[in-house]
Parts: sequence; structure tokens; C-alpha cells
Amino acid sequence: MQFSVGVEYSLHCLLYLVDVSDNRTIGIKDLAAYQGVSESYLSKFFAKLKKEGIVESIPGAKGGYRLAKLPEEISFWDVVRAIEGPESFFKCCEVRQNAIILDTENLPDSCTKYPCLIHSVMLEAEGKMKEYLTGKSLKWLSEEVEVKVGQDQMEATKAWFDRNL
Amino acid sequence: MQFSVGVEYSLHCLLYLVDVSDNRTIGIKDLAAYQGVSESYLSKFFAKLKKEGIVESIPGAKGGYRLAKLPEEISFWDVVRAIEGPESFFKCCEVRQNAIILDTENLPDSCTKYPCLIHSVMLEAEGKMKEYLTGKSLKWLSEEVEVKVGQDQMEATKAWFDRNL
DNA sequence: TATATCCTGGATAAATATTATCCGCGATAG
DNA sequence: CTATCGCGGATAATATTTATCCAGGATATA
Repeated sequence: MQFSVGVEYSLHCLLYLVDVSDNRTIGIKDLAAYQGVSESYLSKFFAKLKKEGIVESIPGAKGGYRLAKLPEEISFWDVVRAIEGPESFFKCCEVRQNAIILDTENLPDSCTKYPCLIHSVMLEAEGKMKEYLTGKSLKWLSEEVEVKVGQDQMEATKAWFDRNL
Repeated sequence: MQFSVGVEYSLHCLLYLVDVSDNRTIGIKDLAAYQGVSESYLSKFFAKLKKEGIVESIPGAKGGYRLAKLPEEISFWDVVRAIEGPESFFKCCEVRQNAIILDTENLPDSCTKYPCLIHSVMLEAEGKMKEYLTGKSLKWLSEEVEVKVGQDQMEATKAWFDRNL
């Protein structure tokens, strides 16, 4: 079980979108070029991010993407969910209902009305991850990165994206 | 991102192995038949469980599997790890090192000596899930199931596995 | 108006992972 | 000696992930 690379791509891209001025956007072309990844592939992930209301787009020449919400309102979990989809990590096949000693036509309440305990545990476990990732916002990430990477590189990045202004 | 069905199969099977008497084993054939799943496929997962020291096997006629540890020493996480492998869910491609403004030959410390923050967050998130699943043992599961499913079904199950004794 | 740019969505393909089966080997109980 | 059972390798079917290409529509700019 692995997260799609789209999660990594998206988070890095969104980080660059935090600091763009209000009326500006950044195009897929630039985002892809800056990070040395495929343009056409990256665009697929931005379609998902848009669908989930994380980014919004301006079509046409000089168009591009910008955040659709404030950075503090976008969490890591939002991004994971947008890219990976809404299904939970663990899909329960209800194998308990196949137990050979049970009558398929007349299953006991314990395995129809009540949820599968194994399933519940796995959902809870996913919930722990969700809880943690919901607590990490894009704003937090941006501030942390600013400290660790240094303002020099941050400004150089901003300047690169602004180079054709 | 989805867990392999092997995680579900394994947990259900291990649950049946909790209650077998000390010197007995249960074969793949029975485990598969009881749950109505493929025998040859299930055996692949038991190979992994054995490799990780969760079960042990007795070869030859009347052979089969039994737990290699006490049920309280086997956690959900142990099973997930055995089936899914030791790699973390999030693999970092270090896209930050590809940033076009950086000199590949002379990368700054901030992106070589220090871990990628996005990577760290995702590892922490996985850690939350791990922590929760490490706290849920097979013994706990067995006790909970006993309450919810009822002793009737538990004993019927035991009787079915013991039917050829 | 013409043109270059950029998002959008569909079609498609390559690569990889998951799910699943089969078979022959060696071990062992009876 | 034989039927049974775990073990491991080879193989195949299916699904998912990764990746590309292109035509269409929107828009800024000249």
C-alpha cells in the first residue's frame, strides 16, 4: 500500500501557490518545469485538486492556478483525500458472512447488524492518520519551510515564478 | 491506496488460530474452506506471516499452522506489516532537490542534511496509525469477538475445525 | 481579428502491483 | 508406501498507477 506520487507532487506545488499575490496564478507548465516533473501528468492531479475545491483555475493565456481557500483552511488530509479518493484504505469483504457454519439465507444479527470488528479497528486506525493530517495545514507547512529553507531560497523561488511578469 | 485483501484474510484466520489447543494446528485447506476463500492464494499470505514470526508451521500429513507467539504479543500492526511489507506508505521522491533554481552539483544543506518536511509529516501520520494498531492485539480482538458473536458461534466454529480429530 | 497561451477532458498506452492458480518438492503421520 | 500438507517457483489475469497526446474552449495581447 502506497500513496500516489500525486500526493507528493501536489503538496509541493501547493506550497508554491501559498505565496503568490492575490490576483496572480501559476501555470502547470511552470510548476512542472520548476520541479522537473511531467506537465501532462501533473495536470491530472490539479484536475482533482480543483474538483475538491482546493485550487481554482483561470483559463486562457496568462491563466493558471491559485488556491481556492486560505492556506490555513487547506490540510494535508484534504490533499490526500483529493488525490487518493474518498474510499477508506481498508475495504471489508465481509468474509465473516461466508463462514461455512452459517446459513447464508439466515445470517445471525452479530454479522449483519453489527459492524465487523476488524473493519472497525482499521477504520479507527485510518481515523488516527486522518486526525493528524487534518491538523497540519498548508499555512503551517509554509511557515515551517520558511524557517528551514531560509528566506534566500524562498525569494529565489518566488522570483523564478515571477520572472515573466 | 488500499490495503491488500490479505490483511483481512490474515486477521480472520489468526482469530481462529487463537483458540486451538496447544499441540494442534489448522491447515490452510480448512482455513480456506471455512471462509470460502482460495486455498492457494491464502497460502501465500501465510508464507508471509511465517516469515515474520507470527505463525509457525508443521509440515507433513496432519500438519498445519499455529500461532508462533501468544495472542497478546501479536498486534494488528504486526499483521499489516507482514502482509504489506516494511516500506512506509509514503515514498519521498525528493522532488525538492530537483528545484530548477538549485545547482544539482552543489545542493544546499537544507535539502540534503535535513529531511523533507512533507515526508516527515507523512511518516508521522503513518506513525499515528501504527501506534493505534500496535495497541490492538489478537488477544483483545478474540475477547471482543467472543462477546459480540456469542459463545454459541465460537464453539460451533471450534467444533468445525476439530471435526476430524 | 488573429494568435499564442493555458486549462480541460478523453483516449490511450506502458509499467507495476494485486489477485489468483498450478505444480512439483520435501516432510510426515499412519 | 501412500495420502496429506507446507513450501516455493512459475505463471497468468486483472486492476491500478504512471504517463503521454491531442482536440476543444477560454482568454490576454498585439
